[in-house]
Amino acid sequence: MSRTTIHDIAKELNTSPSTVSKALNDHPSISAATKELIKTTAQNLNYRQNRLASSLRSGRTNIIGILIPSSDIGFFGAVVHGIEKIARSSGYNILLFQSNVTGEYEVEGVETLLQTSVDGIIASIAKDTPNLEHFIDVKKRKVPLVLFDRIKEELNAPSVVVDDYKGAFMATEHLIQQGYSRIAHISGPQHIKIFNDRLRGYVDALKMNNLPIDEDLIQYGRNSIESGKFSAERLLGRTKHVDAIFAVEDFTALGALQYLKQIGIRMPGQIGMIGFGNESFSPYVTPSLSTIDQQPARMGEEAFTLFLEAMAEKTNGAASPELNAEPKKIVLDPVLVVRESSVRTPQA
Amino acid sequence: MSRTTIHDIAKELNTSPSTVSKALNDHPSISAATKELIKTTAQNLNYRQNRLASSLRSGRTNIIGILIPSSDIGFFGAVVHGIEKIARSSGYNILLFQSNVTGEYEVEGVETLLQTSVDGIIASIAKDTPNLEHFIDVKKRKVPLVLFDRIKEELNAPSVVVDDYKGAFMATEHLIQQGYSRIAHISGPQHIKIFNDRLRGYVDALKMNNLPIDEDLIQYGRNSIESGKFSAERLLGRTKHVDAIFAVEDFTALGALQYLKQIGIRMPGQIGMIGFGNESFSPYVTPSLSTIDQQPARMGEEAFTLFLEAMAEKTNGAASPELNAEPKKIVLDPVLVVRESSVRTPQA
DNA sequence: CTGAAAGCGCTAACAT
DNA sequence: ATGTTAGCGCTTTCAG
Repeated sequence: MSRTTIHDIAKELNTSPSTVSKALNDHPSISAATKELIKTTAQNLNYRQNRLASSLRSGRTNIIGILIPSSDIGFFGAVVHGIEKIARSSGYNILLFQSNVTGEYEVEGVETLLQTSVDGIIASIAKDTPNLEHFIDVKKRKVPLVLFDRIKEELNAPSVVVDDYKGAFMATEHLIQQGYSRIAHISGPQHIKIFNDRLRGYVDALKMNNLPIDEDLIQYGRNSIESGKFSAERLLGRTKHVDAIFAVEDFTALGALQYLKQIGIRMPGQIGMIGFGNESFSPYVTPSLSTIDQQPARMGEEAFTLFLEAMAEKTNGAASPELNAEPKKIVLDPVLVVRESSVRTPQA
Repeated sequence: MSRTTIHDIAKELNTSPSTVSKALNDHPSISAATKELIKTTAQNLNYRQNRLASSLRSGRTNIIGILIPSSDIGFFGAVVHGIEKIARSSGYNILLFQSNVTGEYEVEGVETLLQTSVDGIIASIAKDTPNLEHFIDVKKRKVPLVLFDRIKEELNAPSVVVDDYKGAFMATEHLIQQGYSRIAHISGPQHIKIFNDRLRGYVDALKMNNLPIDEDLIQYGRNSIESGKFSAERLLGRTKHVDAIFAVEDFTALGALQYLKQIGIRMPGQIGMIGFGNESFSPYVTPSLSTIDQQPARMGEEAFTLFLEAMAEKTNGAASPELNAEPKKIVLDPVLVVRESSVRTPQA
């Protein structure tokens, strides 16, 4: 009553387990007739491969480990979706570990994935990762490692990120094209790279379009709804009039939007608004929020593709010629999502 | 340069692999001193257990398979979050498979999970599952199966669901307590059980509070934003006035809300509104939407707990006395989330 | 309390 | 084209 094995099939057909194994794996040295026979017999006996045994012997599990802060965050759910979808079509499965559920579990996560002999790891590094020993260990063990979103250059691993600078540039330029000219920016803490990148994108878009940079139009918030409200209030409190706001994140934009509505300002008529991140609520607020999409599913797919490449390299020339080449870094183009909050001119 | 094994440790200490294995697993027949010695040596040699080998031998992987439509849907992301979090604390990991990415992959998913020898499967059944052969196969193989959200009674598997009837009852009663009395309901297709349950909850709450049931106040929509708009329009088009709406889903509520705003109706002043599902956008629309929360994370935790119980039963009395007992079904209490859209009276 | 021996189910050299 | 053999690293009776 226990699982049928290749031995059972071999016995049934008076052949050997190894022949059965080869036939089932489409090994070239087995005749078509035999393959056919073995495969149908396997089917009849309800055979199902034991992947554990196969993996133990072959050294490959066809499982990749995913390490993300939490699957409860929309962005990561979408990335996982992207990874799993494409991974499956290449015969890989996903072992999921959340690094930031209660406290910090990243080290434990890497340990677990390594114990399970995953063929590779795709990770977004937790905010407060103290040191990177555990990831260095992954590289030492020659397990392909790919990073996305929150990456660490020091790890020298292939990675996928979105171009924050470009996204901010696009957002700002979109506002300019809509005819806004006194465009404010609500930024975030500058020690965080993405916020600084977005600020630079904003500044450069203004410059490029011959608009002045006015420090009074730049607020440094803490990217939250509350901070958005507060920053908008401060912006409007100044004498100089503001006719559009580019917020560093959708939550910040939402806070600003709520404040403006509260004090009776029409959007996009009096003030235009655009956010960043394309959060799940953004289409549904009033007015619906224009924003920059970060392509999470695409990010997952690209990350998996990088893993496959790393895998191929490992299999082929281990002693590759360009050993110290820079790791591949894929920078995704963000996508402008135009909704009500920023469209001043009638759509053509 | 390859991984250290228990043989390496045994050699180092002039003892046997079996002793090392037992020591590492805290087997009672090993002296404390030996355990200590072996464990520190393992640490020094950077030993990491090979879970494949362990699993192959012991028959347990400590991995459970999760089968969900898509991790890109907020609800399922949250459930997975709940499962992974608690599973990990019991030493289990999660192998994730999405059944509804492009087309129908449920059968393939079950197959894959079974090949990997997962210790159990937690699944939310896909909408268009044609037959249940693959799940019956799971039960035949004595692999514990737990269902959540979308379940099938025929499968006779332990399950977790939320009490839709009660949630609808709570939502309706909340509106009544707020002083609304002409309460409409926008429902969904009645052949889907949850929508029918919610309709019943609505009806019973009215009855219980001695309010008349008026068929004119019940709309049967197709639960989408568009349908919500359309249904609201039809409701208001009738002569009898409506002073509150309970919508079968947050998306439906959103559509209705957008329509009411458009024609200049104040909420919650003129009309109160409540939805169902607590979608991620609900706190951020204007007015913020009152709703019923389905406790997805909790659902995940309960599902895992059921798996553990099934596991225990399997280990202990296989020939249990009450073999044909009904499978355990956990019905979670929904949670009323009160926001702006339904609060007529000033909060105490 | 410790060790010897067998084997989980599969794959991959190496023969034939 | 097929079969033989060995062994992946671990756990687990069973002897001592």
